[in-house]
Amino acid sequence: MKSFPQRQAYRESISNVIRRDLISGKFKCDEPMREQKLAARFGTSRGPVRDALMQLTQEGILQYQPNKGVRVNSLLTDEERDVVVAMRLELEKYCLSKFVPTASEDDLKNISLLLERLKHACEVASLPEVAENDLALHRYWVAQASPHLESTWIGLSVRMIMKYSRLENYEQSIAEHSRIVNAILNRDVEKAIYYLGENIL
Amino acid sequence: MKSFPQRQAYRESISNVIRRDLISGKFKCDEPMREQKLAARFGTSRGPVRDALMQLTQEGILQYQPNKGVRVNSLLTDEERDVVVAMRLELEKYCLSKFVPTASEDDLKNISLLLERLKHACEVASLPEVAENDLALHRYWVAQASPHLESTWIGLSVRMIMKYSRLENYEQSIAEHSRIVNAILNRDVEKAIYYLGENIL
DNA sequence: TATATCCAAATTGTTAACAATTTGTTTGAC
DNA sequence: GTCAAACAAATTGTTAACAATTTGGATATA
Repeated sequence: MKSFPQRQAYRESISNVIRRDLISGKFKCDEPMREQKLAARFGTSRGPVRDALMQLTQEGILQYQPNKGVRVNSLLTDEERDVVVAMRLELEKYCLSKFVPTASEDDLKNISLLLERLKHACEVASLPEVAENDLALHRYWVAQASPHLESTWIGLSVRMIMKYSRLENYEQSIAEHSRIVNAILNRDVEKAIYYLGENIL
Repeated sequence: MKSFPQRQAYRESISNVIRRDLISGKFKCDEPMREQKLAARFGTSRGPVRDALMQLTQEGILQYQPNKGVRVNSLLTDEERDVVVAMRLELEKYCLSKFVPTASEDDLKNISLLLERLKHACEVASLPEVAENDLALHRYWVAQASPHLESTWIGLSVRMIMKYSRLENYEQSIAEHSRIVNAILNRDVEKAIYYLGENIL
């Protein structure tokens, strides 16, 4: 018996890594993503890489042109970002209202843990890590409250962060998320949603 | 010289056909989508089919499990649908406000044409065709106003329609869309958005 | 009968080879 | 030198074969 037989989907792990690179700006805008190079980097063939690229395309981060491959998509306009913010807020407000009253003790523990990780990332001041942990925290209640809408949420959130990131103010990020998490721990939906609104903008 | 050299992406046309089938309910909920069968149906190998399935998964219509393939995803809950409706409305309101003032004469012609097609579909009372033309009309102004958000829009719209379709009332659908299009032709953003709000719910 | 184990069939995951397209460069004519 | 055509290289698109996993059923055992 293998210790970890779950040959978990390559596509997921690959797209996660690429997404992180994109968020932290390792690729220039309009830069083409070459399948061969990525395949070599991840030690696989082009197939899984194509899967990952397609997924990111669907999320809106990359842009696909037939026979020309995928490139880094241009950023949202300011107006588009506003729309995306509103949509994401709508989505997460619903998720919180669903999650807070029904969260198990384990859920609360996990939330606290994710908050700690975010704090740590802020302390070492590593922007890509801050972004990743920020998303991971929010993602938790989205996934718990509505797996149906998780993939929609990812697309919105990543593009929102890429356009303009308020994450550089680390103390503020810690403060904002601490408030949200505290409200959740106290099962106070109203407050949680209120602080969420101050965080997502 | 070939008449149509543009070997247009298989994945798109395949996923379009499958999406239509899903909307018109040709697959039962939870039913697994077999790659081999679909490949045979479309006369290709499994590769492009996998691409199409993955795309629909990302749109939220299908659900993927590693090593088990994709199945028809369960429908949104009533609450989730409400959230999706709100998000879609937010998105389309922005698109209309952007599109109406800047639409070219060709745009207006195309809109009118799409409305005629929708009317025709309603007259012959073919539900899948009504759905397709309904989406095509809305999609037009979304694509014109914000290509960035087109893929987000598709995911929201398709799942909203699948959950509960108001499309069965054909006269009403014609009336609603006629009002919207008329407002657009008159460059009346306010009215267009108002009627949109009556249509998307 | 109920349960567990093993085997075979079906299905998905991955890879490498090949086909088609695009892109860049060289060549040649003017 | 400039432009265009032809060629070569790089890249994407597709396919079929193989590997790994899951699934269902047959068999054996208590």
